[in-house]
Amino acid sequence: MADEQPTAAGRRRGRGAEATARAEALERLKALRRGGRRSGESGGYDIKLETPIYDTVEDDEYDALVARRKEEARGFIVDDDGLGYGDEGQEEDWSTAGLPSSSDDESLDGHKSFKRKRVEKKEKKENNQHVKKSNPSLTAAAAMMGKQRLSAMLTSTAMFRKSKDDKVKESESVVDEVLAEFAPDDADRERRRRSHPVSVLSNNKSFLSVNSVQSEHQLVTKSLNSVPKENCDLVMNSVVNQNAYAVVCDVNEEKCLIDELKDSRPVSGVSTELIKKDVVELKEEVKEETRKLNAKISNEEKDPALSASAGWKAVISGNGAADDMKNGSNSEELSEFEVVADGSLPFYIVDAHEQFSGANMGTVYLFGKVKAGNTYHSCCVVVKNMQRCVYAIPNGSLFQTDEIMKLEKDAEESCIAPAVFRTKLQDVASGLKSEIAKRLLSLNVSSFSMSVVKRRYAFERSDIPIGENYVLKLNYPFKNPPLPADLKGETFCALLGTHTSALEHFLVKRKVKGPSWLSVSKFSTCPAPQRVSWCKFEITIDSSKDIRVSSSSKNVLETPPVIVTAINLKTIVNEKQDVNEIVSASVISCLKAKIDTPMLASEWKKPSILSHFTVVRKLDGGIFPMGFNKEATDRNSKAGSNVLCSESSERALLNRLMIELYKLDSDVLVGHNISGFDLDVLLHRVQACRVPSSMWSKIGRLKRSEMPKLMKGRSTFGSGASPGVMSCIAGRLLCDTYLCSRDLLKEVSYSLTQLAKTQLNKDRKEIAPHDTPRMFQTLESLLELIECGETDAWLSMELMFHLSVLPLTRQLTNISGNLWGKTLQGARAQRVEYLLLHSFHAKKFIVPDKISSHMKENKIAKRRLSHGVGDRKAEEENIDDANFDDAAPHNEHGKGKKGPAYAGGLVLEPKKGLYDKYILLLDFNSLYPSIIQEYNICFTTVERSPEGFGPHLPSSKTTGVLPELLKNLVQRRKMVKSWMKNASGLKVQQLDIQQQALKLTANSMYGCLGFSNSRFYAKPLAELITQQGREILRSTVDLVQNNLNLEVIYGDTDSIMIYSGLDDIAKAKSIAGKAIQEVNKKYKCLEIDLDGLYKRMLLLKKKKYAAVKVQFKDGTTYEVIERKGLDMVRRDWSLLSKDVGDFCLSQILSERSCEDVVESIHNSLMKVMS
DNA sequence: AGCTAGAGCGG
DNA sequence: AGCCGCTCTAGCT
Ligand SMILES: Nc1ccn([C@H]2C[C@H](O)[C@@H](COP(=O)(O)OP(=O)(O)OP(=O)(O)O)O2)c(=O)n1
Ligand SMILES: [Mg+2]
Ligand SMILES: [Mg+2]
Repeated sequence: MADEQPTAAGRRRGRGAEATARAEALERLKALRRGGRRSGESGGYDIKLETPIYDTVEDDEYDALVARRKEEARGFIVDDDGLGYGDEGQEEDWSTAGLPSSSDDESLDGHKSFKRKRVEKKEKKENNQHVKKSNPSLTAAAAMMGKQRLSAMLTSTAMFRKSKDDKVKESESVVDEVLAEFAPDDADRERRRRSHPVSVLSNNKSFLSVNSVQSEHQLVTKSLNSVPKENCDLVMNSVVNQNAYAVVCDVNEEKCLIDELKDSRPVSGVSTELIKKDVVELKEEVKEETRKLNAKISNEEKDPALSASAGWKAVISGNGAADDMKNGSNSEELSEFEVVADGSLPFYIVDAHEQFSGANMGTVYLFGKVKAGNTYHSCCVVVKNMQRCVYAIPNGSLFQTDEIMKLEKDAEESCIAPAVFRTKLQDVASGLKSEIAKRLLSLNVSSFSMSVVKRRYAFERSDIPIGENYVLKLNYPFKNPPLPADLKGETFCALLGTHTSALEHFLVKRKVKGPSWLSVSKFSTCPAPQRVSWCKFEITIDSSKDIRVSSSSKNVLETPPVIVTAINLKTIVNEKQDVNEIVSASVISCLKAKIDTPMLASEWKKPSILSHFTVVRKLDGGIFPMGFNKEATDRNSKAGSNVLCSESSERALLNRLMIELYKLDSDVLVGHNISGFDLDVLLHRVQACRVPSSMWSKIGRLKRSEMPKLMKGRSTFGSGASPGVMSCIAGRLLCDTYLCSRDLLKEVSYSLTQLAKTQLNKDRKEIAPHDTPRMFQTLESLLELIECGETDAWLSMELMFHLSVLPLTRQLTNISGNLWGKTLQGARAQRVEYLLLHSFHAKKFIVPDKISSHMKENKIAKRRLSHGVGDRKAEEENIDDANFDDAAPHNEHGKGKKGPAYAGGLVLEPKKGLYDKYILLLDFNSLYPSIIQEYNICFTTVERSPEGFGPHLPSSKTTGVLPELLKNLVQRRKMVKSWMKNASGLKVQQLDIQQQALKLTANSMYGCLGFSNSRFYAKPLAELITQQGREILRSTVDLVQNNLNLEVIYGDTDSIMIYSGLDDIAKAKSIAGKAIQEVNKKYKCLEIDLDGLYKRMLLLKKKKYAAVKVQFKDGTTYEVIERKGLDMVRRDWSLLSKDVGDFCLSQILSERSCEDVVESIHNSLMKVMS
């Protein structure tokens, strides 16, 4: 259709249709209006039958109307040749119409031709539908939206809808061609949006910075001074590489550095040699370059980017130098951290790691901050000798004898000494103990301890008694292998906690709930050669008991700031091996990032706490453009530190980068899609270039000798780094602003360019990946590339601060008590898991075991076995697993997404139409979390019948663990929401994000009850909650309709929409107030609230509507259009179709007359089309 | 023309 | 690797 503009004839014909169509549109728009509708006309909901109500547009009526206009329809839009296109016989004609010559196309470019046909075929199909269902000359927009057909215009754009795999099916060229004919700008935008959603490249800012007056030489000597003497190899590593770098920077300083080097002990073998070789190469190169530079020294350099540079460059440059802060203040006094009076060390834990294999199995490493002088430094705490904790559940009635019961009672009433009772207990358990001991000895476990303790159990395993019972607690070292999880014996029926990880056990047992101050006692410092970490300090403790959470009462330690480093890599593609190679790496650091509270831009954009650095290398077989080395030396001397390094090989670049990262000692690495791209590339290149482990492991804080399997995890699953990659950066947190933005924002695209524009109001210049090699041709373009990398790093960091990612995730982590790094990865299930683990542990419950991979294999094996022997049992289990799919979702083939396992929320059939009187939206606050509290739903209170029949409400009066937790969360959220009312600007956005995060956490607690892989899986509880939810909605609708005589037009899960029929906002409000009061009377915790007051509303379908919301802020009222579920809010529709849809909506929802609306929409669409 | 599985929303 | 409900489209037979 796009090939020709409508001819004069076409237009004439079109106008004829236009007039009639417009009249009809008006008619239909009027019909949609609800203003004249008699209240109560359609009666109330018959909830039980859920009769659909179509009181406006009936489908057949609609089609009849359209059919009458079919004749007129023909002429409009594209059909200049006078071809009809509802007719099969003419299909071929149409599909090739407009092509210059179909046969030519075939012969020239068969592929393209095919694609082209596809596009047009689709177009035709859409147009057919259009003709059939909608009016070709632009039916009233309301009706069009109702039908999800936005007119021919929109229909045409519909073909640009993305396909499932996020790729565009049609060939780019054809699509672009077609698009370009509509609106060049939009076409361009759309293409960009599609092509590389996350591709990271570009900027238009330049770099120029003056930092400290410290020379490289000074830096090296300082680092020598500051590092304890014993730490020889560490020093060596640093020195050798710094040397390599220093040579590049300043040939004259070479001698000093080599002298320094001589005094140090040489590092072993290959790596040193290789590095030295690099040094020599570099030296030669530098000399050569220097000669060249001297020759043409007079060339006045004008920084072309200076004028173009916005914002950040100015921030970073300046006199206050970051290095002053870091190194200058205390090269001497920093040698010791500060210990409090009792000899314990205050330690702020940030991250932790556990080694699963090798000799250190079961050792836990804590990473965090200690105070030394005026600043904080990194510290690693090595926790040795972690002890397993396994509970053996005794068989039957071992402790259930009358004698025990009596003694227990006596002890409680102080008739006998408690010791007597305890002795008796241990005696009774002797049989059990010896059996366990025997098992342990067979595993070569030599040291262990056992004791009888009272614990509770409330979870799903039917072989373990519910309630409080005596069990045998067993401790033995993690160094020893675990007992089999399914082990049973004569005296015990089950073991729990056999495969609990050391780290989990540590966090739960020591009650460490997220980043917080700990107190470490009885620690020993360890000699440098034996250090396992790259931290400034490292201490070792022999027992986890030497760590406790600092009591909050006595000390008011401030939360330490962290060092955040943004990284951006620029890569080229090695065609031969089809891999990415790194050509440049940019790094920007903020040395004092607050994590306890959001930071304003003015707080962190200070030169005194920022530093930056870029290292770039030559392309293979190429050289740097003329003048580049001079530019680098100039910049470095101007900055007084190294801000631009050139290296001759990728390996040298990687070495350089690692050294820099080590020197920065970052707590957090940040980057846009860093977990999906930069980090992965970095580690693969490290491997390919054979960078020594003493180097690459500095990417993390744990020294490592072997690279883990990088591709082991599921990188294809979605996003995020694989477990192997994550273990490499142990000790540092990873903040991927791409993933964060996706979680925290609703955007059409999450590319750095788009986010920079919408969130930071900045323009980012992109450099296409395939253009990167070309950037090395001239000095200007190379500097541009460097600038691009640095700006990208900067934008990513800015985004992180803008979204307050660190304070937010830290708070969520403190609530749940998991690892911070996991929260940053968005692991909601794990957060819920840890929240429950901590709570249940505190209440002396034995928690369910995690289903490990080992266990899974076991289960599969068992299933096979039972299938072979007698499949009765296995089948029963399967049926029990999924008994919800009655018929429709035929999904039993094991893999893929499962159908729903139980019923969820109730959705009422909407009374469709366009409303122009006030509509009230009432919504329960935190419905499911409130239900859990209202009915005291908990693992401990709900009795689960063995045969999954619908569970009933608990009668227990003691508040369960789950309701208590949710009460906490809901309260917190309520507080945050209340703060929102008095905040403004950025603060509102941040508080809203926080509020939403708390809501999601609470709702995820419910979600995890129904999550079959959850450790706390309890489908009956989840089912009970949704069942109550449905009942509550039903009874609320009933009350509002029958008792209050209001008309409910829609409802979803926990909300109802009420048509007030009023024009007076005050009256509408008072009605709402009354209804709210009436509903809330019925419940203790449950609380319904006014969630929205709408002036006009277009209600189209379930979960699809748009409305004018009246909002109040700072004493003034204003209106916004709210759109839910409509196509235009979806990411998979083109911008053009969104814009047009938006305009139509704004017209329909405006106060204008029907005639005006139709006219206006019509005109605008005509304009868009031409 | 029917059907099914996803994607992507809303809750 | 939170849950379910509801369009709506692509892709298949
Ligand atoms: N991501 C979500 C959103 C909602 N729900 C469920 C639980 C909610 O309680 C219920 C209602 O959804 P709402 O959007 O109304 O959320 P809440 O009622 O929990 O909070 P609010 O106070 O914002 O209404 O739907 C859910 O399980 N997961
Ligand atoms: Mg709600
Ligand atoms: Mg709701």
